[in-house]
Amino acid sequence: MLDITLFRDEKKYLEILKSEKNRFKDTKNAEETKKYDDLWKKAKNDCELKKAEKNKITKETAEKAKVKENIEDLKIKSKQLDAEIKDLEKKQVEYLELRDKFRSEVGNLLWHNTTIAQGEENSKILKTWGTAKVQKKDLENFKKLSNNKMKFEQLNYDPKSHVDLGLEKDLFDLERAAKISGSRFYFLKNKLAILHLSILRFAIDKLMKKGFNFMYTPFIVNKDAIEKAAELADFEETLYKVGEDQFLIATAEQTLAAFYMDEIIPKDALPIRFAGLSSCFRKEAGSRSKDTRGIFRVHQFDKVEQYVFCLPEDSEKIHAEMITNEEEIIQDLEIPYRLIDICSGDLNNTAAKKIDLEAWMPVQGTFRELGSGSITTDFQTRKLNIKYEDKNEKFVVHSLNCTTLASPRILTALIENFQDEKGIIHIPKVLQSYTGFKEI
RNA sequence: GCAGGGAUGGCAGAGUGGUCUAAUGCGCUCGCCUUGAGAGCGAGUAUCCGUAAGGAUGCAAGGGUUCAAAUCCCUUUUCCUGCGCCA
Repeated sequence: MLDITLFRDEKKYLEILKSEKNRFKDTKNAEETKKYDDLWKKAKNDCELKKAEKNKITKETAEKAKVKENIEDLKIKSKQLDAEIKDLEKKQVEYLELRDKFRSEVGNLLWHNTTIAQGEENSKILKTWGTAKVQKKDLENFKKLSNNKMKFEQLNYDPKSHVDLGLEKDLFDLERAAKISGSRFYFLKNKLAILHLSILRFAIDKLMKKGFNFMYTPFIVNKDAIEKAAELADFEETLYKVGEDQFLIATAEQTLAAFYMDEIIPKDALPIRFAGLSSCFRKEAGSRSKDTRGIFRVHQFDKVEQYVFCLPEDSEKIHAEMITNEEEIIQDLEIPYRLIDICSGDLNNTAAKKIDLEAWMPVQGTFRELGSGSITTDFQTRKLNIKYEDKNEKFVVHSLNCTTLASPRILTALIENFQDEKGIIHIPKVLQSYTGFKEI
């Protein structure tokens, strides 16, 4: 949520409108925010005048009561004021709610170097890494998707989809998962399940070496926290509700973001780096027909997430650092990928800037998202009321989030990239000490 | 799950209907003093609206009683202690 004072400053208000236009959104939310803020201030002022009057009468009453004078007239006057105050208060609350409803739908101010464009195909390819294994039929598409700059080798055999190979090798059971849980659930079996655990542990070790604090977070959050840590759209499309006022987390970002809710962090404690591991639960309501087969898009998965609280001036630097961490780990796993600078029209409201890491998938013949890292400035932390103190003044902390890796999604990338002609899946070297085997 | 006791500013902690405009201490900020540091002294240090003057709010959250609530009542959340249950 944006700072309300930005809407009150004419110059900054114009920046908000511009940012919204650059996101290809209607500026209505910003305009209504300003309108209701003005109305709220007016109602608040009126209400406070009445309250001041009432407070005066209360004091007068106290003095008269002390010397046993008659206070009946004052009581009546006081009651009258109460009714007026109640009325104005109702109005005030109403305007404030409307103001913040609209305000919460205004997107974060775009970062200075976010690409202004609309549509996935207009997001900039920042970088490619690795040597992609490409089927002949996908060559043309591959070149386009990698800016013609990425190394590749043409496959001289037909790789099997992760679903076919996985079923063939008894690495997961999807039918029985569907029977007892529903579609998009899975049992991971045998060596693939070990690989799943190994990858997570590998990523955690790597981040801990870089000074991250490892956090194994709760999977359920209360309404208060999730409302501040998630976006409005998530409640419809992503979040599972459990019980009256509790939700399953869709990412550890949500628990980590809310960790310091309503707290003041000492300035010299920043930056605070968290590596969070949690299961993630997503309804995937907005993607009914996408990736229905296999374990690529599922309702439940495990993820290692980087989450950092920092000073405003450090956001850009730390964002780069987090993306590098993610890259290093994917490089260690030897998965070829590209980095995408997500364009303004495709950004979620919280992100001022977002960089996606997409792996090359030899069977699907395209790049698929493995994770993303966002600069969110003070957008999340303002709602969560997380501040730091500097010279007796309090300021909102900035925060950033970045995937490190998510499994089983990353398993599909490994299966597609590391199967040989005979259908043997080779385990990346760095993982072998974790798995205890070299191939599946 | 049961019983009992708590929740007050950055922290500790006083305050059991009007004099709470929330004491006091610590911490922090600024100033004075000092060669410097410290000590000492003085001022400041919850939130919102307002250029300001000022006003309003605030004692876990929400509701209620009252002319008047940190203080009394109800509901909820949460922490502690003991008992019970449980991997």
